[in-house]
Amino acid sequence: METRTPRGFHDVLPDEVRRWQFIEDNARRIFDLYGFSEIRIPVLEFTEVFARSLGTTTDIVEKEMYTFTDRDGSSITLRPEGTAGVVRAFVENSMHAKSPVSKLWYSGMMFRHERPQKGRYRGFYQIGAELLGPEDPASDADLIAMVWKFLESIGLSDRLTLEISSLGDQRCRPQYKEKLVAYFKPEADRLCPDCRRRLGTNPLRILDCKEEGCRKIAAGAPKMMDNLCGECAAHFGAVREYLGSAGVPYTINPKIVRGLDYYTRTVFEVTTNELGSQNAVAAGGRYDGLVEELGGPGTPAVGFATGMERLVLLHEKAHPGGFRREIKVFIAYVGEGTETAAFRLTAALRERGVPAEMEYGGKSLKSQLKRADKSGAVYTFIIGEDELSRGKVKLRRMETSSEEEVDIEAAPALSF
RNA sequence: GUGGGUGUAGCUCAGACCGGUUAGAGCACUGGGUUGUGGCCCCAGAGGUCGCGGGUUCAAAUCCCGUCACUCACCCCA
Repeated sequence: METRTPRGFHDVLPDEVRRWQFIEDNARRIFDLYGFSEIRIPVLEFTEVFARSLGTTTDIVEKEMYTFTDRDGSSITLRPEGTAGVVRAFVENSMHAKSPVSKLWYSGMMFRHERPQKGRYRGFYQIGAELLGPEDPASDADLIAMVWKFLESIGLSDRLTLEISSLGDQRCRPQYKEKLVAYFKPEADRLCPDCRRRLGTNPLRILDCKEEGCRKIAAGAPKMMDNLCGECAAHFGAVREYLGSAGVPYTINPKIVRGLDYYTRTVFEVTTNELGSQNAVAAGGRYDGLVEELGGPGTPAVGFATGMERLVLLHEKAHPGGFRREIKVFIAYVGEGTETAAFRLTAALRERGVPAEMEYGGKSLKSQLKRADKSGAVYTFIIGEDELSRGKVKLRRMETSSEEEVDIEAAPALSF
């Protein structure tokens, strides 16, 4: 048998998990502060849910989904992102009827069949949030502010850049796209092969090309920002104002392109230059048409998602060390009948809420103390035959090596 | 899907260009130095299909071919 994970999947080992928990704890705390509730949804959906949501011509749907046929013949897909499933749950449970605004967050593993590289996996964790109901620009700004607060809370904001833009809506975006294609068409043979392809599939991406030649041509291209319809322009202006008043530092990047079809109006990205080429740690935007697309009542919404592995990678660079599990008290024992006493003392300590760990099997006292040391214990109880016969145990303070005898009955009640 | 780099002990890596005894180091682990006392130090020990398969050769970790994996980048994205 193959004793390894499939390509692109990875284990998160205990030492690392502490850091994950730190990030997750802060996410939970900040989201709660902003009035978001957690929702838990399946890791798989009918394929249709993703195909309709993300757009049938997007890379994710075309070539990156883990899709299989269920026993009854239906097509099932492991979720490549979180929004589609949350919106499906929103519609299926008629959440619109329960409240004019739903604030939901989720976390869990997503699946995309991509070629792995630094910060990019086939099975990866995302934390995300969706704010459904309001169309008001204050909701865009509130969500973005929450993302920023979260990143601040884990000590990363000084290494991150927040960029925002507007993609327009059903009215102005198609017009802009045409304008863009009309601009690039005559230059097609001077574009790189990728961009010639993009001209047909996703002309907005040409603006983002890294090729020098394409960048020169793109520099003179019409900008979405200048082609927003009146309502979209007003919306974007208001979002900026709210962000400013919330003290969220952002820059405008008109070249932001999203890979999913459902985005409208506000889009944003949080990036770093410390993670190689996978530089986006969080991204999101408004998707006013998606709820209706999935069969619900017309409901505007904004949302975002962040990649846990990327956050963890960055957090490791920013704040190395400091996430080891530590036990408060270690219980060592040596001699006849001491193991039972150790077992009871350990249990009694835990009963009082003191994190305690005991030796199993009784090696030399030396090796027990070594283990105590490694466990990070502040105190070690040493139970020896002599002391035990007098109803005593030794309490060793690890840092100073000082020891004193205490009554074994009173030991669990000491203040640690 | 396309390109580059790398696979030697649990981890980080020497050894490879120039084939030649039992393949090394540091860290980690175990035991001892201390018949019941951690960290520092000293001594000892355990741990390896040199990714896998084939080829060349008297002889391959080392040279050749293939293959797999990992990794970085492109594409795309969190």
